[in-house]
Amino acid sequence: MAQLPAQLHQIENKSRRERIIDVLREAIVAGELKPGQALIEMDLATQLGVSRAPLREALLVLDREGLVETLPYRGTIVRNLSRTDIEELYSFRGLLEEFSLRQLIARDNPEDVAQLRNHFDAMLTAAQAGDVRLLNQHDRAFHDTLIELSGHSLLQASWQTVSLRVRQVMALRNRQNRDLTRVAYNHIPIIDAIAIRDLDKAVRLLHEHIASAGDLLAELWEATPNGAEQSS
Amino acid sequence: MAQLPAQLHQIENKSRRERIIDVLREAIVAGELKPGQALIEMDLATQLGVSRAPLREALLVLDREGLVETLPYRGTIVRNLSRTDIEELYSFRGLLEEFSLRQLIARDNPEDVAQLRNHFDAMLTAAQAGDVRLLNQHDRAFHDTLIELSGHSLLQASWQTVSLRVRQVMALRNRQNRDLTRVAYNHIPIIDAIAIRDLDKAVRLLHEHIASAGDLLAELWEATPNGAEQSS
DNA sequence: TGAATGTCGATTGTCGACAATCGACAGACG
DNA sequence: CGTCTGTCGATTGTCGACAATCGACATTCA
Repeated sequence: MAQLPAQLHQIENKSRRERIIDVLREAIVAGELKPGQALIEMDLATQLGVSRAPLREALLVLDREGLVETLPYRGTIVRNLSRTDIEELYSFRGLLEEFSLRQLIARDNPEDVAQLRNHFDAMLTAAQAGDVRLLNQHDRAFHDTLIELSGHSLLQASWQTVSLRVRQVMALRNRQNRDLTRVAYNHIPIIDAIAIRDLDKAVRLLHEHIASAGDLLAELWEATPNGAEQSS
Repeated sequence: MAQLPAQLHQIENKSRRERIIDVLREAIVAGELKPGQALIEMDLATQLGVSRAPLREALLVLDREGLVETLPYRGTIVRNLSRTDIEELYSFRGLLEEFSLRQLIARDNPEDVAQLRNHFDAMLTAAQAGDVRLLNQHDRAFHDTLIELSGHSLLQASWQTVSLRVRQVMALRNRQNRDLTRVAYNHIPIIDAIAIRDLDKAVRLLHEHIASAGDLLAELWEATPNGAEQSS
């Protein structure tokens, strides 16, 4: 097989269903489609330029991921988020990250720590530049990496769903505008604890990190009705 | 609204899709459909007397649950189980049960312990009667209850999937024929530890309980090729 | 008047037919 | 003879049309 002179990109090869999933999921977790919003199959199909078959399959997947809710013969809506949902989301998230953390420390691979530190550096740079979007992106990357480094595929699959819903919560309650560099620096002690293999400390710090965000969001949720337009 | 004289049962009201899911899922976790087995949409549709639309949606759900594997334009097969899969399955299972256990002990509700003990009694009766099937059923009920008592819906959803796949592994490696009453009695120390709220002990016992089963299965898996017919 | 029942529009659930894509094999070309 | 290319059957992916079911409203009858 002769090598081609220039490296070409792989062309987009996903099925229609997968692309629909991506589009809708992104719209939901970005908060563009708000909780309670009705998702009418024919309307969506027309708007996206596809038929109902792949669209229905996409909605089914999102339903199983917990992003939408379907009542038989009634319709599909973007799932409403209760305070309990958020609390469960964050407690479960903590569980998954702690598990990964334990595996990581047990493996004791310096490469792991380096990778986490890279994401921290990127966060810090973004924070100093005042780029919230980029900061959040690297924040996600940090936690995603933590999970990926476990090498546990079942854990990763579970994380995927949880992580998306966390993104959604943050998007709907955006801009609590804390000091950006402080957010970034929050991650240092965790990395350090991993580096010196202090399991208990790392676990404790991680849970504090997660819980503080979760509690804050849950309280905010209570304060204002919810993220939906409440179009009743 | 006048009360009817006799209590009538709710009639089966599931969509075709849901019933297909139930049938296929049960066949897979019971080991009737073996790993590697090809699932051809038209054949299944004909056999079940439905069209491909709801069947495809059912396969999609099973795919996301990790029970089958679909390659675009190639087909769907019952997912193969590697040794790694089994190890992940059991470690993840341990994680979920430990989490539930912690919540349970934190709540400290005597009713919880009573419920677990009921399942244990049923297990013991089944064991003494030599009814393996019934024993396994109540064993599952015990662990299902443990999860349910947490009242954590996200945990329950996650458990659902894991639990099914564990059932599948056991079905494919059935009859290791250990002493039945001993299996049942295994659960007593755990219940006792919960009753006296000894968290560490309960967690340790639970993990031993789960890990011993998981390791045993993983080893057996290695010994014999795998559960599939290897029809190559 | 008001509770039970019939009707209607909207939306989802299901179906059969057609299009797209795959791996395997046959054939052309050097 | 080996490699690449074109064709073929099988299977999945997508489509438009029809059937089933829902809540809301209108209607009936005491």
